[in-house]
Order: sequence, then C-alpha cells, then structure tokens
Amino acid sequence: MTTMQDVATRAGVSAKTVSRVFNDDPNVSPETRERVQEALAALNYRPNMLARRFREGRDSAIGIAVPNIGDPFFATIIRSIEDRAVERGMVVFVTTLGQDATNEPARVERLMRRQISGMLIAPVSNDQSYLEQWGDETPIVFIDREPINFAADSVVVDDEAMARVATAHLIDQGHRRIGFVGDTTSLVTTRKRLDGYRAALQLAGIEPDDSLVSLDGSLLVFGYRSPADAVAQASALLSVDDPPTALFSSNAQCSMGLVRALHSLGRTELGFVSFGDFPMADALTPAVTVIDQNAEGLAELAGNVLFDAIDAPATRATPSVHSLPLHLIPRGSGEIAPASV
Amino acid sequence: MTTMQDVATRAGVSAKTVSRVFNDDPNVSPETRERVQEALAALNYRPNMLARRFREGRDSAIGIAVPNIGDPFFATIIRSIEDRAVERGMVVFVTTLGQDATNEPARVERLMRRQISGMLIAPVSNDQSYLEQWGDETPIVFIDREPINFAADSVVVDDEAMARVATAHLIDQGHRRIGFVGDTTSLVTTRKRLDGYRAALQLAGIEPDDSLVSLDGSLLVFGYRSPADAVAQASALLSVDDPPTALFSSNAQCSMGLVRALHSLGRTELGFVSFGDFPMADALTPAVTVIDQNAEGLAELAGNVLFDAIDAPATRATPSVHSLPLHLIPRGSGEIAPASV
DNA sequence: TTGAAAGCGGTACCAC
DNA sequence: GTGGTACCGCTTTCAA
Repeated sequence: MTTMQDVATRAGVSAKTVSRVFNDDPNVSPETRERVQEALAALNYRPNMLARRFREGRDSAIGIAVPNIGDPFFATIIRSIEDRAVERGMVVFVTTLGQDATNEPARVERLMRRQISGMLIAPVSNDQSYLEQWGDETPIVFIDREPINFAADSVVVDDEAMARVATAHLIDQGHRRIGFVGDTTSLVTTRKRLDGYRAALQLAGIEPDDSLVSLDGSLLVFGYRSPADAVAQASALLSVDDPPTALFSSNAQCSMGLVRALHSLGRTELGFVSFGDFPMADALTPAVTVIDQNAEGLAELAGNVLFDAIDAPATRATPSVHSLPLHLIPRGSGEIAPASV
Repeated sequence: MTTMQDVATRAGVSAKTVSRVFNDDPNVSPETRERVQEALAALNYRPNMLARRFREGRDSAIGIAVPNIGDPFFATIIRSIEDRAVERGMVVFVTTLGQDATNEPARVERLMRRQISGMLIAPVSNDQSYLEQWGDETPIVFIDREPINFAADSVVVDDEAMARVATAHLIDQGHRRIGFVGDTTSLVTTRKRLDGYRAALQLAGIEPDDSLVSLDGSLLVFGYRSPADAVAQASALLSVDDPPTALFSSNAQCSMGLVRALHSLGRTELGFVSFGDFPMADALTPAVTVIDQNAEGLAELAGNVLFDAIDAPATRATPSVHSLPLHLIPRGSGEIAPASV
C-alpha cells in the first residue's frame, strides 16, 4: 500500500506537505501542490483509514442493534439512520439481538468496544446496566423501548395509550370478548400494551378474562415456528369457554403468524387489530386494521437525538424520553360486527 | 481512557508485559501475571481497538451492500451473514444502495476504504469496474447478481430457467395470454427473467406480445409510489386488447404492490406467479404461487465463499459463478383456470 | 521471564 | 510555505 511517505519521496517533499495537499490545506505553493498531486495520482495513493482513525481516537461510525432486521419496522429504522449517517460521512454497523435476551450484552458490547461515535439500541433484555461502563464515552440512544437500569435518552411511543385505542376500537364495534396475543411480558412494551388493553376493557365495564390472553412464546409460535404450530395455538385460543369474537395482537410479528393461522382456520370474520403495520396487511381479506408504528418518524427523531448528542459532547444531561404519537389505521378487520350471540 | 502504559505503571512492569498478560502469552511468571491482572481490573483496562487494528493493518469487519434492507430477501441475507461474522469475532457494516445505480460506487467505496476483511454486494448498477482498485486487497463476493466489468466470485440463481418454470406453470394451467411485470431491463436479472418468460411462451407455441409486458418503472410504481398509481398501472395492463388472464411478476417488491392493486381492482381471479416469496403471500386469497428465492441458501453459500476467500489470502483464482437451484411453491394463485374465452 | 526500542501511517505543533 | 519531530496505543524484535 502506498503511504504518504512514498508519495513524498516521489514528489521530493516531506510527508507533512503531502498531508497538507491531500487535506486541502491552503498553505502550499501552487507548484508544490501540483507536483504532489501528480505523485498522488501516479502512485494511486489512498489514505490508511485505520491510521487516521487511530490518530483521531474515535471511529466515525454508528452502531445499530435491533431484535430482528427482517422486521420491516426495524429495517426502516436502519435505512433511515444509515441515510443520515452517510450524509455525515459516517458508516453504520448493524447487529441483530434475536429474541433471546442473553445475546444482547455481547452483541452490543462488541460494537461499543470499537470506539464508535454513537449507538442506537432497540433492546430485548430487561437490564442495560452492562452499558454503564460505555455510556460516558459514547452517546447511546434507545429506540422503541426505554433502557432499564441505565440512564440514556430514548425515543418511544405511548404503548399503553395506543393499546387502549386499539382495544377501544374493537369495543366500539360491539365486541365484548376480546383476546390479547403478545410476546413475553418480560418485555416492557408487551406489559404496557397489556395494561392498555385491560384499561380499555375496564373503562367499558368489561371484566378482563385471562383465559383470553395468550402470552409468553406467542411470538415464537406465531413469528418463527411452523404454520401448524400457529394454527394449533390460535385454535386453542378460540376454543375457550365463551370464546373471543375479536383479537388484539400486540406486535406485528405475532400478527403476521396469527393472521395466517386465522386464514387457515377460516376465521377471518373475527375482529382484529394489530399493534404495528406489516407488509400486505392492506391487501388481505379483510384488510387488517393496525396501529401504525411510524418507524420513519421514530427513526428521524432518534437520529436527531443521537446526532445532536454526538455533536454536543459531554452534555449528557438527565436523560429524556421522547414519545411519538401514533395513529390507528382502520382497514376493515376491526370494523366487522361480531356474530350476534 | 486507560492505556497499557497506565496499567504497566501501576503494576510496576513494562507495557510489553501488560500486553503479554492481556493476550495470554504463557511467558510470564505467575506472580507478575497476578500483579498485572490486579492492575488491569483495578483500572478497568479496555484495549484501544483503533490502535490494535491500525497495527494489524486490516479491520476484522465485513461490509454488506444491498439494494434495500426492507426487502425480506436481503434482510435474511444480512442476518445470516451477521451470524457467521459474529462467530468469527467480526462485525458487519451495512449499506443501502437504493434503486438508483449512481449511488452504488460511493456507498460501496465508503466501506472498501476502511480496509475491511471482505465485502458482499448485491449490486444495482451495471458496471462494477470501480472495484478494480479494491479487488486485489479485499475479497469481494457478489450475491443475487453477477458483477459486470469486474472479476469476482458470485452466488446467484438461474434466473432464466426459473422464469421459464414460472411461466410454464401458468401455461400448464391453460393460460395463453400471460403478462410480464418487472423492473427496468437495465438490471441483468430482469433481462434474464424476461428471456425465460419469452422462451417458455415460444416453447408452448405462444407468440410473445410486448403489449403484455410492463417494464421500466414498474418497481417504482408497484413498490414505492402510492397505491393509486399502482392500481392505475395494473388497470392499464389489464385493459389492452385481448387482455392477459395471468401475470408473472419478476420480483417480490413488484409482486407486493401488484397483488395489492389486483385486490383493489377485484381481479384476484387472474393467474399469478411471483419470482420471489414475500410476507403473507401464503395468507392471501388466493395464496400467491411463488418461486422461492431461498435467501437462506444463497446467504450460506455466499458466506462460505466469502469467508474462504478471507481465510485463503491471495488465492484470487479465476472467479467462479455459484448457482443455486430454486423451487416453485404452488399455492393457488397459479392454479386458477382462466375464464373461458 | 522481562524490558527497551522501533515502527505501523497520519497529523499537530513548532521551527525555519 | 515547508520540514522536522513527536506522538496516538499497541505489538514485534531483539537484547538482557
């Protein structure tokens, strides 16, 4: 690899002068500049970025950690942040956390160790205390879920309120027996959505019934395991005494598997609302009513917060929670009146 | 930040000894080792990765460039490669190329400049000659599409053959008027799929009719613009003289928008095959028959090729094209007999 | 077993 | 306007 010294030798100048020319320092005479430029071109000089970053002491890269890149919600966030990063001449590391909370510290720290300029995390574990040792040198912003046991800015949505809106929407259509399907309650978002669901029921004078609630492992069953498992699980939920006439699915991955199962079972007449939009939701029969999670909006806000923190070093005030309002998109699946009982 | 020298001072040894302890070099006396370890822990020493990589002269990271992270096909590839990378203690840079071919060189070179260990590219432009200057130092593997004007290994599928299979499938169901919807023919994959489509027609004694072919901009219309535009475009395609009774969509992004439009138009009775599976394709009514692009398989093969190249430096023999067989998944949309004419 | 010195490639600082 | 020198943090080389 050609070094600045190689170029300097060829041009008959010092390495420092080559550095000046290469970095457009005005303090170079035109003749020298020309000679150096000729040498740069002739030797096809390209800077050793590793050396440069070493000198700078920080990598102009940002890290993004998400549960699952395949989820359109997270894919949108990555794309949006990457565009912002490119504008600023930065690059992006991506890492996947999966569903298993135990991977999170290792995967995130692998990036933090690299002295990146900033980190964006959509966490899956319930304890971010492992970040304590990193937070002082690297700005960290949380997206979709707030950190636990660690102080950092976060950009989230009001899960409880939106779950209330979704549930109330089904109640407004006349449903009284409404099921809840969600991932494990060890996720704070699931807990809040469950709270919102129960609050909406109680507000309508409906007694919450835990036999209508399917948690823990639902994401695995509906999102990752075989369609047959999903059908079995859905079937069981619909077979309880006084079965539900509507379902509220508390995340998009679950929704996709659950909707697929309902189609298999021929139970598409059920009321249905999904927390989180998903591909083709608007083309199904009936089209699926969703709470739009507004990934674009979240990503933009998170980008502002993160890049501001990068630009304003050592502000690190008390962390703030930025909450973004969401909207329900009625499409049909929520508007079907329940079979009269 | 604590340096090795800091630790050395505290332990009363030289920096080199700290290095030895930290890197598990056996040539350290137990007592010294203990003292150093105590100092390492006390000062919470963490190595400066920038310095280490600078010394090594190469970044143990791999870059991945894809047209669109939101496409489940590419998301799966990224996830798969990232898992492999993590096993090897590497990290992953991701960059998005978009549909616009002009971004590709800048976005890819931004990563190449960083002296990464390897690069995986699903290209969007028709000229990879810009990689000439990088290919010697960094292994590059292409996925989904072969490079043009540049010699490198690639992992692809037989687009022409699979497009023939898809089209023949529709012909077998009795369709004679079959439309083709695809992205711009400046993409080699689209050209090959169009060739396969025409070959299948001719094999069946059907004269290809360009009024049934919708290219250039279809991806934009069906994949990215408003649903209304998609409906209009689909409507136009279905309104030609002697209109099609079936459609072959040559990529998944197009398929999603096109299927949505067909549902809006109430034209779900059309025969339909998609090159590339997409989310919820199996839950639609009718479920959509697809050519499964086998992202997992492609990613695994590409990972093998790439990591082998990283491990066996300077082999760089004549590049080979690894082709992966695909399968058609019949689901219903291809099996509907055309309305009798 | 341990340490001193040199060097990776670039840039800041200070002379000239 | 230009060049010398030191230094970023770590590891290799060689000597003690």
